[in-house]
Amino acid sequence: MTEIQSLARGLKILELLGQVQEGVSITELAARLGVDKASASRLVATLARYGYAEKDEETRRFHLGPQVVSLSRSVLARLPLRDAAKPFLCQLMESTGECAHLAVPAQGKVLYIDQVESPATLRVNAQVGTLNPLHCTALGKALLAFGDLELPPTLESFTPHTLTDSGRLRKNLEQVRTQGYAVDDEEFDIGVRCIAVPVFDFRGKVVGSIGISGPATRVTPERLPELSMRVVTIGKALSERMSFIRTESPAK
Amino acid sequence: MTEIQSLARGLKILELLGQVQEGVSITELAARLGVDKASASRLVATLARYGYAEKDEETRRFHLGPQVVSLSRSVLARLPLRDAAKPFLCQLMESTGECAHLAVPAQGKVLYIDQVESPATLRVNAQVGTLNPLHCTALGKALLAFGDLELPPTLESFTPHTLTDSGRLRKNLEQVRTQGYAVDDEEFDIGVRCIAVPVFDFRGKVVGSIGISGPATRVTPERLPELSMRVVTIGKALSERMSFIRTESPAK
DNA sequence: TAAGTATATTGCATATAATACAACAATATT
DNA sequence: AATATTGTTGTATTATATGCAATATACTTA
Repeated sequence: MTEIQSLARGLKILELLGQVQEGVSITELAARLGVDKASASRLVATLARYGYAEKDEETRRFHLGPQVVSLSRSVLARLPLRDAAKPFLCQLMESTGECAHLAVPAQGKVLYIDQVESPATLRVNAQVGTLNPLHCTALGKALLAFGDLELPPTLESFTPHTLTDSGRLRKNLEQVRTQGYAVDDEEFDIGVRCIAVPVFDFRGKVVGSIGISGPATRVTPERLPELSMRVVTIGKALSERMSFIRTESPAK
Repeated sequence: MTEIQSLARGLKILELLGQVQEGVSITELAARLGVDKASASRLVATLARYGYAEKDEETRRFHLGPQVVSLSRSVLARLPLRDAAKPFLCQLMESTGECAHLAVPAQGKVLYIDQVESPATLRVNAQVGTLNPLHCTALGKALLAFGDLELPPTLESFTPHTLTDSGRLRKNLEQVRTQGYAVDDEEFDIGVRCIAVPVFDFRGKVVGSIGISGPATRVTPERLPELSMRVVTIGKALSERMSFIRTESPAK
């Protein structure tokens, strides 16, 4: 397969700029990509010309530009799931008191596309646009258990509770399927427990997942049955709602 | 200035994909860019490989991919203005009952970076990522009046109320400066009035604008003094707050 | 169902455009 | 102020992107 080199390099620069909040200098960019300073300079200048990158004149470093925010609006606006899920997200937050999140599979990860914050001072928040691993998040495991995604080849460890053995993960997913919901028991962030369920579209295909995240002190093992019941109920209602929305371009 | 052609073409494709919600076919893409189908195919394949585009197998058309949403999170997270403004946005919505918006200048336009929705059934909403013209929006005119932006060369007309004459716009901006707030009197959308004020950073530089939008039936000329007073007060408080945040990379 | 049409992908030769190197310019640092 | 570091511009070379043609795939119509 043919890949346009200079375009690919530009996209890699965008990814880099996204990772480094403080901005990246031309020389760093060149080093990371393994290209000459001159090339890096011209590539990033092109990105800047179209608004995808921005030069901070103070530090002479480059950031991501506002154009990507504008583009992201287009992506989110296209997802029928997002509009349909909003009221269910609010319900979920209100009935559990924890932050509610909506996610879709993207790039072998789980992408958060909407969120309703809890009013609690101690709360677990994830901004729209967050890209987390599949194997150690409740939203991700709900997708894995009920969708047709393939397991990630390597299971990176984030906490002592992360399932890094594919056998054990597979067993856990089996359990998710039987009980109908997925739990992240401090597998990604210490002190955070999450519960999530899959969302199906009109053809019964998994198009996303919905769930809650809270501090482990509030989302205790004792409360899991009660909380998961609420998540399951609202998740079912959302899937029910989605079954009436039929589109030729599924929110895959 | 040297521009990397194939990268620029890729970025133009992204812009196109963002504009056409239904997706774009290879041939359309090729025609729009003035390149061969083969090139268009390879360019968009590269975009897809990195998650910036997505092929809808049903319609064989391409959409924007989820990667841009992930990138946008990085952009928004970097803006100190956004975090600082959140409580003020909520206040604004609560004290006026209308949707409150926060914006920054971007690409010669005004980019909405945050929003708090009003609970009213009839409300004026603008999603994060929306990119509107400067000359016919309250948020835009607040930026123009107090910032160092240059006037757009052409003043496109959207409604009969749009100021399309640069002389009259200049006069209007003068008025904005004296009264301290900008009004969009159905200049962009018929039936919608907005009020906005600039936000200054610690060095007194305009870094954004904040305001409300509501149906013209509720935001009546009679209520303008009262509403604008509220916007001005909260805007001043936000600028006050911003004066304590000093950063080498201003949210320009 | 089959033939035809439109659309997308792949192979390949050519020429353009991206690249690296070097020189220069602009900042930052000491 | 002098030096070191970083970014930009000019230019020759070669790699790479491109267009054309051919093939493959999907969609339409008879």
